[in-house]
Amino acid sequence: MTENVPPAIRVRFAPSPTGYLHIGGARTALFNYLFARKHGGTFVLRIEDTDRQRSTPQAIQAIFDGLRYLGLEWDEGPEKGGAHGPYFQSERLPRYSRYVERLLAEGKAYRCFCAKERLAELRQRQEAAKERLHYDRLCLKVAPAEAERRHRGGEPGVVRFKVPEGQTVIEDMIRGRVVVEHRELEDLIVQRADGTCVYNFAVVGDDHEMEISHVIRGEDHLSNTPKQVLLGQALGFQVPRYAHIPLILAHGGGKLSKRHAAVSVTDYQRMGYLPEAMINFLARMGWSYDDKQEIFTLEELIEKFSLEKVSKSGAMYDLKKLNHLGAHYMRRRPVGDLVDLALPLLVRAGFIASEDIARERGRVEKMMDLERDRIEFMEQIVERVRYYYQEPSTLDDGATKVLRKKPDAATVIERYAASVDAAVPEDAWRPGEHAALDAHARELAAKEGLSLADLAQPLRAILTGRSATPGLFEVMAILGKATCLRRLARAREVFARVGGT
RNA sequence: GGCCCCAUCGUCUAGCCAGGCCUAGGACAUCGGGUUUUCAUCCCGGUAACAGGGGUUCAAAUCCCCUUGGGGUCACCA
Repeated sequence: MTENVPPAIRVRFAPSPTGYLHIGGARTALFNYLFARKHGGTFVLRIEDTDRQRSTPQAIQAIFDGLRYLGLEWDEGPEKGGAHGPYFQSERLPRYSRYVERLLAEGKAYRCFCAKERLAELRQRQEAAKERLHYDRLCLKVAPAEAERRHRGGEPGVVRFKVPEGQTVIEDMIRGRVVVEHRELEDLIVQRADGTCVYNFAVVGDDHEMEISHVIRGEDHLSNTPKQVLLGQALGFQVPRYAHIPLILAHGGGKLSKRHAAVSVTDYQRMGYLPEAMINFLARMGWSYDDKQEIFTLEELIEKFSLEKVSKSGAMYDLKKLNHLGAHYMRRRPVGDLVDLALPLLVRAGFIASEDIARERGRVEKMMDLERDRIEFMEQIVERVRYYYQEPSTLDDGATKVLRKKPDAATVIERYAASVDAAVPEDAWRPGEHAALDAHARELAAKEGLSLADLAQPLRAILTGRSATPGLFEVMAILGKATCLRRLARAREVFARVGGT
């Protein structure tokens, strides 16, 4: 019976820590995560830091932070451990020399002593002759014993894999059958002159030793795949199944880079995009479920994800869609969560002193309640609530227009100020308590023969400096009686300044 | 340039594998309208696509070929 037990599903996300966690990388991580969770498998994180020049600790940290922000916790990997460590490729490198030895001993690889200059020259020649850019196998002529002797004698050289004749067929889970003729491949270097192994070799070893069952990665790796399959076969490894997901393209087409938009997950985290919005957005780039559902929680994605539904063509990055999702989830989160997210930003903006956080919480919650369906990511909250903390020193265009347009708005406001002061008691100005303000304004407008808009719009302009805010009376209730009356008392000045009457 | 991958509204896509149910569906964006103290939400409606050409078939968005277009990749980088 035991032979019927299907092999465990193990996938990995294997970023190289150069720079930041790219949005495309995050999506690759998501697809791996989803696939693992869906099938009860294991999601492994492996850091491919073999490029010592370009790898940085900050970049490694950015990967951890980015994945955690998105909620894609790995089952095995750095800071987590597991039975297949170490999870930094740099720490794994030494263990591959025995594989190199094996290839050498079996005649599947050979030492190459060609100088870089010769290689460059060769390449130039081939380019000029419009030939395939391939190593010419000069060192294949060196007898193995002779090569060993020279190697032991200290002559610098690399080890090349001898690509056999024939073709390799990849049954890609997304792309279907991909056939590559071996003559298109050159004898790739597997071990450098300094004794370290090259990426294409290291992955094969790592994936094998980590018992990776499915390799889900970007399409840019598709051309690496035949090399890795060949290497794996030469070593007698069980080769994993492959799934190459389409790339994310920049808006006008072409590779997405920092020129086009923020491409680092860290940036989006900083801007305060809700992770569930990010996840939903990422998932829908290149994957779809049916013709009905666009909104998915992580849990639903786990349930509904499948590689067959990943599309083959590249997806263009569309910030507007992200923003739409951002706004969508903003309306769904418990307001308390939103307050937690907003508070630090308000402190940083200087609106709230850090020691006042606890005291201000209730008021911020009311603001958040009003603003939540007007923002797409949390950083936008700062500008939206500025007028609660700072007297509006300038008016936006809309507000200016309102004040200029209404002929006797200034006197209306003065009458309103006196009236509201007398008619609406202090305790009807608390956050959330705006019914009395509302009723009073309607009454006054009726008495003056004005529409509510005639009264409310100039009021809003004076009170907030804006022509667009949440419901005026809700806003006023949060602002408080004293602040409102103070701002209204200066209405004349403001009118004079903008040229209204 | 060689090789590989891809091709439905502006964008993400459903439909294609198992050809008729497609006068091609949804979402974002956009444009109108409604609700509203403004904005946003919400609701209603509109514009908008099978890249082109050949086949196969009674029938093709769906299958095949070519062209065109786009992307990727060709390192002692990962």
